[in-house]
Amino acid sequence: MERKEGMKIEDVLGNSSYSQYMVNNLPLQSIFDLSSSEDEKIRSLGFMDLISPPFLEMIESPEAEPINQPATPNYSSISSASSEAFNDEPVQLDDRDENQQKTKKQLKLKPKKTNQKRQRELRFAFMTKSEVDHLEDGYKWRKYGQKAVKNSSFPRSYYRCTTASCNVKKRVERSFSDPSIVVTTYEGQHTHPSPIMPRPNLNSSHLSSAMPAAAFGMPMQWTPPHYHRHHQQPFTNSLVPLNFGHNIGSSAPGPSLLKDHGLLQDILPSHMLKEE
DNA sequence: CGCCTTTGACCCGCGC
DNA sequence: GCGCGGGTCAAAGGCG
Repeated sequence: MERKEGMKIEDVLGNSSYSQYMVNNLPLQSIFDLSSSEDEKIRSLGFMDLISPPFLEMIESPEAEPINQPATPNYSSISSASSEAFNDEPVQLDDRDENQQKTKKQLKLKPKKTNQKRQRELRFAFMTKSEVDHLEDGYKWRKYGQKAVKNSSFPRSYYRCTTASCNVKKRVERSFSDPSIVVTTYEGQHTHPSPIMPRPNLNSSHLSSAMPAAAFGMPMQWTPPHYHRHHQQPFTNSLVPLNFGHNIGSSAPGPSLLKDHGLLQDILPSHMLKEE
């Protein structure tokens, strides 16, 4: 009852308005905070198909402690990702982001909200062991705000994609329980290719499958110089998604993980699975 | 000069 | 209704 097998990001952060999960030793299905409705599920999978699985990976240094997880073995890769809410339906656009922005712009001209339910854009978070807050991910971001977070001594930073037609946002904050962990939450989808992303055919076919993730704005295998400058160690050299399941499973005695493979198959695009 | 960060103010939703 | 917390705006300043 006390502690679940998995650790929600909110556990790490100390708070959160949505549920995201670390894939520490938790069943993979928890990664996706799917609603119970099949519809949601389908949409989620569709999304996965679009952007490639949001599998992010965090590499801890060997001596690093497992995140907030006493039972966690000393594996060095922890990932977390979760998607939530898809704005498939125009009716359910995120009125927090879209509407709010507009209403803000127009000031109090529209105190009345539409009766549409508030819904966030699709978003997911992942954790990265990093010394720098703002991880390079191939996109250009402009910081537009920073707020202190309750229950955390670390502020949360808000970034927006600088591309005009793209209103992808991301939030960056440090883990409340482990300051060495940076939790990045992406919201929305990029409507454009990465402006500074190298060609997909960098050096292996792996990358091609990683590109969709990049298109979504997630950090990935590609590591700009900054990474090394700042002692970041966000990703492995192998393709992220698969380590996600396998690494964890292989090194974590946690009984729950190994069983997740089945779900992985649901989550991972077929080409991903083939890679292994 | 243009772009970015900083930062205080403001707005909104939610719980009490 | 009020206060709190989260999210955003926008002016000001910094930097290349």
